[in-house]
Amino acid sequence: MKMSQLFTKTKKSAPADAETANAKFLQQAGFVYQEMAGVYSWLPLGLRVLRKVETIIRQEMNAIGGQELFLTALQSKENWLTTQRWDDVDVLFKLQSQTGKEYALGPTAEEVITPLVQSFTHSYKDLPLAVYQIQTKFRDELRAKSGVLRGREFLMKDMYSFHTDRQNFLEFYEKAKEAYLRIYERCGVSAKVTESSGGSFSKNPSHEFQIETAAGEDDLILCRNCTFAQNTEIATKQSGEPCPDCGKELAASKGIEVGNIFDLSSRFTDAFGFTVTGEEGEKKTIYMGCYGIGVSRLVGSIVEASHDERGMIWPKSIAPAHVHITTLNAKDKESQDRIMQASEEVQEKLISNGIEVLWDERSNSIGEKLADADLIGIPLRIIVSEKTLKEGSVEWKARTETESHLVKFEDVLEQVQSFVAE
RNA sequence: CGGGCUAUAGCGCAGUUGGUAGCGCGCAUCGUUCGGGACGAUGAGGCCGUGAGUUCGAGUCUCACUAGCCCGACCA
Repeated sequence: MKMSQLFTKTKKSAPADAETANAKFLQQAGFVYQEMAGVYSWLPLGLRVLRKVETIIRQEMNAIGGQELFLTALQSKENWLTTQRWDDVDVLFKLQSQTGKEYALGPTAEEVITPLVQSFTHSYKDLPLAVYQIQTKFRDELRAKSGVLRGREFLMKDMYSFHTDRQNFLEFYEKAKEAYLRIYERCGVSAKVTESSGGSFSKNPSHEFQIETAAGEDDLILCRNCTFAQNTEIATKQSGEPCPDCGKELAASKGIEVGNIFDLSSRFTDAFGFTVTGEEGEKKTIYMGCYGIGVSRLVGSIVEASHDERGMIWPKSIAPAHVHITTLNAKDKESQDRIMQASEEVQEKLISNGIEVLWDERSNSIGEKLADADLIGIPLRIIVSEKTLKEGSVEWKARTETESHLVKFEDVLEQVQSFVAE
């Protein structure tokens, strides 16, 4: 990908009203474009990140047996009346056709998936079943805020599981919890599991996945030494107390919820009269679990968790590219041609070996190009210039490092491959 | 939804006691530069958020509305 061909441009300054890091940098670097409060378009660089996160999520959902599908965002009012949520869910966007017929714009998909699965599932032998989708969701939030962290339209992965017995549900629930932790780890962030405030006083399990960040909305008591964390809404521990798991001192902090899993029991299957025939010919109640990840929110949270004053610092697994090649300008046309040619050779060698490259071959001034590389935050920056060419080398600097060093042309591919694989 | 702040060129902003629109960046053309957003010259670009009102005259004063951001409440 050549920088000169990228239709988006970085901006010298972030939007004046952006306060959180994700709002600032995602817009300044041209990863997203704000259409309205809480509504963002995803642009080429941002979309690459979003797609990589989606891929990781797909892999982990498939690994626990999830089947991917894609549901409608436009939902029938009738189904929402059936579950008695039409008037109760205040974030529900309602819209009207030209004939006055009313619809819901999906904030979640129980009303769609339950009757859908019902139409295919008649025997206990058809269960358990887990289906998921990655789809745009709509919520009429009274206050959208913090860039892509809380939007009115956002991308979400939602999975629903169906079981004829509780034990089987609980086992799947645990598998989903582990899959979630793998997803966050693979995305380069560490998430902590907390019990949800809603689930704590009932028997139904319910958990949230929190990334620690000042931009978060939830108050947490957590241990920075181990995985222990509690939402202060239901916390039994306080900051300063020893961690019940490891004994280290607990701290008060903020977190952003990047996922939740919960037990729906038979709340929705009952509403739709969804049962299956059991071994004895009896009607069996169906238990549901629901498992959500805000995909666009997760991307924003990763920016919150990983940036410095110059820009974003993408984890390798989800960066818009593996390598950012910056070709500097030379004194004369002849050396410029040589540098461009050398850069192109490096680029082609990397690309043909499956390495993703963003090549800044623009004639812009050095300072601008280096600032852009920092802002965009690709994990590895390679500079090709007259100086490095003289040494038969490129300059190598990881986004997380302050010092650079030279790497010989013939060693670049191998070193990039091991850098990416790390 | 309550409270606060804001709205002037693509972006960031200035605009005095009310007198008819400016700066920086970016953009276009040319030239000089080239290891941290370099410089010079020329040029294009405005319904001053929208609508009413006060006034001889409104970017400026008044009111209403709309939009964005922040705090709070809310977040099935």
